[in-house]
Order: sequence, then structure tokens, then C-alpha cells
Amino acid sequence: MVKAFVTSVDVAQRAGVSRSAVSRTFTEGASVSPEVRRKVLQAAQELGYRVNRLAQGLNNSSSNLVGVVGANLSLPFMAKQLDMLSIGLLRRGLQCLLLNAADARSDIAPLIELIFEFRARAIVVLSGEPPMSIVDECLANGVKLIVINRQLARSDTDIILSDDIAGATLAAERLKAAGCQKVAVVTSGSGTPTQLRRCEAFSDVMTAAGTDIVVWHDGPTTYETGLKAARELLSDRQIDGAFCVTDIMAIGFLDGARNDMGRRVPEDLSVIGFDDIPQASWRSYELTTIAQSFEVLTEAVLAALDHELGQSVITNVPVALIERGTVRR
Amino acid sequence: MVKAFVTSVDVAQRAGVSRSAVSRTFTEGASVSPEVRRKVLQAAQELGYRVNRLAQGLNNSSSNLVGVVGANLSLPFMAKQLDMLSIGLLRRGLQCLLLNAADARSDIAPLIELIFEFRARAIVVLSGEPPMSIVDECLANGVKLIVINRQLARSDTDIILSDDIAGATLAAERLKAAGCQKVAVVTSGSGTPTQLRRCEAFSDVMTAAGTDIVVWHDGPTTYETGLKAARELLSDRQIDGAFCVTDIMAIGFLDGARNDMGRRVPEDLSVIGFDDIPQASWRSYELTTIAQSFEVLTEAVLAALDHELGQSVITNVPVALIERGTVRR
DNA sequence: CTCTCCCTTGAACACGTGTGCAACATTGCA
DNA sequence: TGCAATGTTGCACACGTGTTCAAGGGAGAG
Repeated sequence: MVKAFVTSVDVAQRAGVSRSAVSRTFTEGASVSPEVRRKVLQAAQELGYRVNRLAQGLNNSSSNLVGVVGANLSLPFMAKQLDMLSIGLLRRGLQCLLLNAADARSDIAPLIELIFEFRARAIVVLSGEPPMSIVDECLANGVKLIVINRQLARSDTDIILSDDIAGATLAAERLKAAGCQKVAVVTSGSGTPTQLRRCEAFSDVMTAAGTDIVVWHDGPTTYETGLKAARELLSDRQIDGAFCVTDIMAIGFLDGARNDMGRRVPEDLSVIGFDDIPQASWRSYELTTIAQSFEVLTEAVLAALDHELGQSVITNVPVALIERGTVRR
Repeated sequence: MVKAFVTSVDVAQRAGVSRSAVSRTFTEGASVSPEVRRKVLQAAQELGYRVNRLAQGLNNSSSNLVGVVGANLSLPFMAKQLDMLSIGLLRRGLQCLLLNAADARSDIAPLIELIFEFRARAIVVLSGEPPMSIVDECLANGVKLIVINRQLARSDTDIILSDDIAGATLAAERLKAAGCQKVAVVTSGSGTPTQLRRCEAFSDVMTAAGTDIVVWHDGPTTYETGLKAARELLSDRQIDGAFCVTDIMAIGFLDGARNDMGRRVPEDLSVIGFDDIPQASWRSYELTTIAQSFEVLTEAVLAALDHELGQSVITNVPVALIERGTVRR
């Protein structure tokens, strides 16, 4: 350590006032005379003073940090979510403590522990399942817990869910309207609640309509998984429709169907995805998909930050069918 | 605030020892008897004690935080970079304070200010140009500054650069070998140092070889920009090669060339990109590109964290040509 | 038994801030 | 002039740690 940071004591000394005056100058709505304020600001400027947020946080036993737990940040859906969230937090004067769980199936408990240790104001879980015990600890310690698209059977936590069931139903109806006779459902082997819900809701509608369905699940939620699904499924030439529970897999599936399995889309095969990631609109795909508004989702998280502690607000992010070119009209 | 967190005083009381003993139990290499340690650990367990990292940081006037400044996190290149970096930091026992600059051209000074206020151990700049004054402040306050792919003419800062010049040269040689007669260079209008270097180095090689080149630049670094470039450039039917300084633009360019401008790739037109983002290997693109190893880049950043303060280490991340299918053989 | 040495323990301080409280200065009004 | 009311200022405390320092205690050697 070469030299310590400038403290409020230094500033006070230079300005010839008490340390309290310095603190008050930088505190919104505190009572300071214009004269003192001017002197303090000048001294602070000259010395290069910055508030020590650690001390600040220690003092009011809470920081402005918000812990964000995510995984697979390079997947488009997660990246987009994190991008918008981190901007929104910053705009609200909050800072984003990013904890990357690396693997979607890894245990996030130690990461949440870390967030506690920093006395963060809130925890946002984008990936993984928080252990139940955490919920109580959050409540006891005044930390807001916000859970996105996770299965968490608690009535005292903010939960934000994209409307998977409505979305999957929209997808099913659309494929039925396209006249599909035998339909594949493609999902990963990770078994996240979101994917399970989509899968199940879709299957329900289809079986109710008497349409043949075949469910395929394996591997992580990636492009390669979609590709693999196409190669394995499409040897069955009867399959003329597919619902991929995630755009990233849908895109892989499309590529496999066209390039490896010689299908024309949408003439021979209709494909529909979920999420509306940026790549879905790329010219090579023009993927018909179920969109969930990233704006609405982000706003919901930010709004949840202001909710009462222990209040349970379940926000459903609305979905909409985006017609592009991968389903027969 | 419903209730305060458990403190070391509470634990000490319960265990019937002094607070020092508690602190020592949780400090690596401190001297505690096995008996006391056991009692402390048990009490801590029962009460749910966690260290307060704010107090900890205040005490040793430095936190384990590392400030990361980025922008456009949803672009694949940035997302991948952030993903690997945040994992690496966590593995080393450091926490990632993510500051999203939103726009690549926006001023990052206030964000860096924030990092200072948190007494972070280091600042990693992935996007934007830090003001010169920051460099001195970092030095004065013992904060490590690590700059990635930025133009920063300082000899006392860690700078990590992908080898843009070598990469651009590789690209140029490859297009020459493909027999291209008139070549376009596609870059964004943002004028980031990396893009400028690639653009310039490529142009140098090509003009030296006497090959016709036309430089196009406009808009942000996005898919849409690449698309637009193709539409505007390819009315000129003489153009038979293109170097896009970023994969994301190369992919847009490819889509525009094939779908809007009726070009066959690589028969009529050779396209080469830079970065080797995940999408470049997707079956619909199979983009020939210049790869920079994300692993090497990340390792370089992590290694830089251990360097002496004020030491200048310029790391060149090596590049390699990845042959796929968009350049004629 | 005495002395030395080593290990363990608790008290006290420092880290930098926000704020309650009491003292003080100033103004307005009667 | 006297008094109340208002606005400003400094002192002192609390926030929760890690660490220095001196003291205590036990063991081993002479």
C-alpha cells in the first residue's frame, strides 16, 4: 500500500471545518451553510476526495450492492438479461455484484453466502435454485430476494416468471394451425423449471388435440444440443413440426434440419422457438418464436426492489407470438 | 431494517470467549487453540454468523472487489469475455463489481469513480477509454489498472492487446491467396482503437500488394451494420472479397450478401471476420475468421492482477486463422 | 525449584463514515 | 431590549472488523 485514500478528515482539515461538515456537504438534505459547503467542495476537489462506500455501508449496515447470480453468461438470452439488468441497476444508483455460477447446475449457495457477506441490499437469481434456508435468512436480515424463472414454492418472495404456459400454448396452437401431424418437442437435459413448464404445457395442448408428439431431451441448453436433436429426430420423416423450448436450441435444430437432414423449412417442417433472442431475427433463420419482453422483465426486477420485505409479488411477463418464416402459413 | 446481522460479538458471547478469538478463528494462519476454535465454530454455526466484508474492507482499506467496466454485454464477444473473466475472478477469491457503460461511446469516468469509492483492488476496462487522470489516481491509491484492447499511451499500466495487426495481416494474405481483386473493409463508425488498427493493418498489406480496396464504416458494431454494409457495397459487382473487422458484422454482411444481394459465398465473394465468436461456427455461416483465444485473454487479465503496481506489462494475445467455408480455397 | 521459551488470550486501537444531541449564532417579532 | 424560533456547527458515538501488545500459563531444561 503506497498511500491511503483521502478521507473526510483530510478534507475537513484543509477546509478548516469539522468533519461533520464534510459529511453533511455530501449528504443529500443535510444542513450546511453555503459558505461552508463551498469551502468543503473546493478542498475535496483539490485533494481528490471520494466517499468510502465500505465505511458508508458499514455505518448504515447495508450497501448499495445488489448481488446477481447467473450462469452461462455467453448464451444470448442470459447475456441480454444481464445487460439490461445491470444498466437498470446503475440508473437507480445501485451497483451490481456479479456472481457467475459457471454451470447452470452448480450449487449457488456459496455465491449467495458471498452476497450476504457484502451486506447487499438484494439478491437477484437468474440461474440455479436457491436453497430454501436462504429465503428465511434473507427475510431475517432484511435482504430482498428476487427470483427469475425459478421454481420456488414460497409465498413470501418476489418471483418473476415468463408466462411459459401461455407461450407454450401459443406455440402449440400455431403448429396445429399449420397443420402439423407429428410434432417433436426439443428440450435440454438440464430440466430447469422453465423448460419443464414449457414442455409440459405444450404436450398437454397437443395430446388434448390428438396430435402425435415425441419428446426429446438431452445435453445442455446450447446450439449444439439443437443440432444433435435434429440429427437424431429427423430420421423419422413423419415429423413435420418442432417446438424447441429455447431459441438457441431452435437455431441449432434449424441448422441441423436444413443442412444435415435435408429438410425445407417451413415447407417440410415447421419450427418454433422461445425467447426471441437477437439471433432469431437474423436473415439466415427468421425464426418464428415466442417473445418475452426483456424490457418488461427488467422493469419487473427493478420494481421488485422497492417492494416491502416478505411481500410476495408474482409477476408474469407476458408473451407474444412473433411470426417470422419458420412455420407454414 | 428488521434485525441486524449476527456479529462477531454475538458469537464471542455465545462461545464464552473474546471477540479476538472469533476473528482469529476465521483468519488463516492465526493462533487459536483447537478447543477455542471448536467452540467458536459451533457458536457461529448456530447463530448463522457471516463476516461483514464491508467492515473487513474498511479495516484493511481494500476490498476483494474488482471493478469491471464493459458495454454492450449482449454482443457475443463481450458476453464471452465477461463470462470467462467473472468465473476466473471468483475462482481467485475476488468479486466482480460490474459497471455497464451501456453505450460503447459513453463516458466511463463516473463508473471508474464508483469503483474507487468501493476501494476495489483493481479496475478492468473492457470498453471505453479511461481518462488519463485516472491512471495516476490508480497508481497513487494502489489500485491496479488493467486495460483490454484499448488505446492507452502509458508505460506504467497493464495493457492487454489482441494482436490486431498480425490478425489483419493474416486476413489480408488469405484473401490475396484466394485471388481477390477488389476487396472491401467493413468497420463500424465507432472508431474503437481495435477496429482502427485492424482496418489500417489490412489496408496497408492490400495497398502494398496493389489490390483495390474500399473502406466502409458506419453505425455501431452490430449485425445490422454488417447487413447494411453488404447492401450498400455489393451493388459494385467487382467486389469479390471482404474483411469485416468483427465477426458480428461479418455475419450480418454474409446474410446481406447471400439473401439480399444474391451473392454466392465463397464462389462469388470471400468473407473473413475477426474474433471467432460462437456464432461464427454455426452451420449457416461457417465463417472463416481470425480467432483470439478467450482463454489466453482471460488468463492474461488474471495474471496481471498479481503484477507489481506501476509495472507495465503489455500482453499480446496471439491470433490464428480459422479456416471454415467463407473464403475460396 | 527456577528460568526461559513458546503458545494462547483478551484489551485496545484504527479503519472512515452518518447522525443525535447540545451548544451556539442569527434573525424576527413584540 | 428581551425572547422565541430557526439555522448551523462540533463533539461523540456506533457500525464490525483485524491486529498489535502485553500479560498469562504451561512445559521443558538446567
